[in-house]
Amino acid sequence: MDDHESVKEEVNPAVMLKNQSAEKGANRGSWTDEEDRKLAEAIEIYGPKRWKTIASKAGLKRCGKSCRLRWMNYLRPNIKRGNISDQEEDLIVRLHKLLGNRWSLIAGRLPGRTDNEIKNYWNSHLSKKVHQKEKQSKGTAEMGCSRIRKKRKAMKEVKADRTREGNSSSGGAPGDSKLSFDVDDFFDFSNEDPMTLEWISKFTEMDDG
DNA sequence: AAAGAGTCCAACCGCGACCAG
DNA sequence: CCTGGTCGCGGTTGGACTCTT
Repeated sequence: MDDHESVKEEVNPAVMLKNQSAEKGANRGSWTDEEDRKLAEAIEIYGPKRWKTIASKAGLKRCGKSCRLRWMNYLRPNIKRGNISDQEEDLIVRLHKLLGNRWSLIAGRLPGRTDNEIKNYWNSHLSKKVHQKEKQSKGTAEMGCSRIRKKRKAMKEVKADRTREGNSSSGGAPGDSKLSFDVDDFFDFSNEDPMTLEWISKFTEMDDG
């Protein structure tokens, strides 16, 4: 299974044909090595932002969105691909319990992994596993966990606050509100030692029953 | 060996948020 | 404040690959 990544590197001529036929000359479908190279070169010069500019400067017939996706999921340095370890798998399951389908947040806790990869891995492997497990342990009473509840409540309130106020503070600069709350920071466990992380384990284990 | 079913993953799509002018 | 451009996210799709019959 892991080997077919390398097989996929070769671009199927049929795919190429399809690519070229779509949307007024815009390339779609699988990326070629040539396109990858051009994109990487452009990003080296302009940095990983202004994707529309990058797309045109690189001479790629791709939209900025597509370039960004390719970079984020494939070309970015330090990307780990395939072979998700048991530890990583366990972490994904736990984080998914806490965060739901917040793939980018989950990916942020797994260095080198992309949200797309985790989402795919979840959909193809873990969701089934978890469903089976849940079926087995059905009937587990809901138990309290003050810390996670507090966190969830805080998130809810902030979200409600935001929608209520809209963009009332001109510019809406981050951090200038009374409730300077950053979801990403909120779930940033990177500075917590393993002991502190125990609350996640305990919480998720409680759910397992 | 061939056909059909199932699996996996790269890429696309639509939407909402953000931001500069 | 409004508007258009851009970005990022999550859901979905298409097709290559693998397994089963």
